[in-house]
Amino acid sequence: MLKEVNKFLKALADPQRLRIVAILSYEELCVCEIKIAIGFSMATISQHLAVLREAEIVTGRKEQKWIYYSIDWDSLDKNQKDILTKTLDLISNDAIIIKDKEKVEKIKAQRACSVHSS
Amino acid sequence: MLKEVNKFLKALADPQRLRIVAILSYEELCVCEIKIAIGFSMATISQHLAVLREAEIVTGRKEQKWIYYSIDWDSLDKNQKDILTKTLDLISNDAIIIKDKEKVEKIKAQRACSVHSS
DNA sequence: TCGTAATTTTGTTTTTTAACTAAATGGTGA
DNA sequence: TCACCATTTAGTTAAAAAACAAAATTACGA
Repeated sequence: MLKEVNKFLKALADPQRLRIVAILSYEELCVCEIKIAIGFSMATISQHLAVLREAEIVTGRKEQKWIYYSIDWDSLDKNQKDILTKTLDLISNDAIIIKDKEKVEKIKAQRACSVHSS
Repeated sequence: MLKEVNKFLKALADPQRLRIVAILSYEELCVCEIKIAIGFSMATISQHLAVLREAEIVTGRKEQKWIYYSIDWDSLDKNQKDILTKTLDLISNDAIIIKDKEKVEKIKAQRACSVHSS
């Protein structure tokens, strides 16, 4: 229990993972889209996602070649949901987070055209 | 901002510091009392307290030879308070945390007698 | 079935963190 | 002032975490 809570907090206590969680709370994204939004190599992002998956904070949905990640609200209990919501609220005004979300907006717009449609 | 939130979460994302925060939420304690409650050397506890102080989660009040530490609720904003409260709630049923608090009870009882009275 | 693209895993390096012992600091009371 | 006790700081070691490149895996589509 102490161990699980610690794992949950540790998963959130990293700037890159906070950024990933913030954009996923905004829109479900695949690894290569997260890469576009926040930088870093896909391998690094994949590892961060593994940490978040282990902590049951995010979940992946397979669609064609891609795995779309999103926040796994259902797996979180009330307290965890609240902690996550308030954490997202705390960082929502940060310049980096705002920029990340703008990039996600662009990705969404491009999706409508061609990028991920065969 | 992202940096501060990360520092706050990182300070909480450690099992020993969670134990310290839990007992301090229960009773203000000096370093040597925390040592009795959770073990580890005083130097280690002092370092954990420094991390928690940096994150403005705990504060110290000097009294005679001792510095009594407690949760610095006033320095936390609403979201941080909520996150801390819910984190404490999440771990409150853990066997280790319950045991720690029992030890704190004993320390309080002894205080009434002699230990810290000259 | 084969090649390609998305993702994960492996192996490696660098950095950070947690713990300890020992030494330094700082305040109390004799 | 001096010795003592609580606490912090320094110095060290071991373990964990974050990043990358390269290799392995997986799943479509031709």
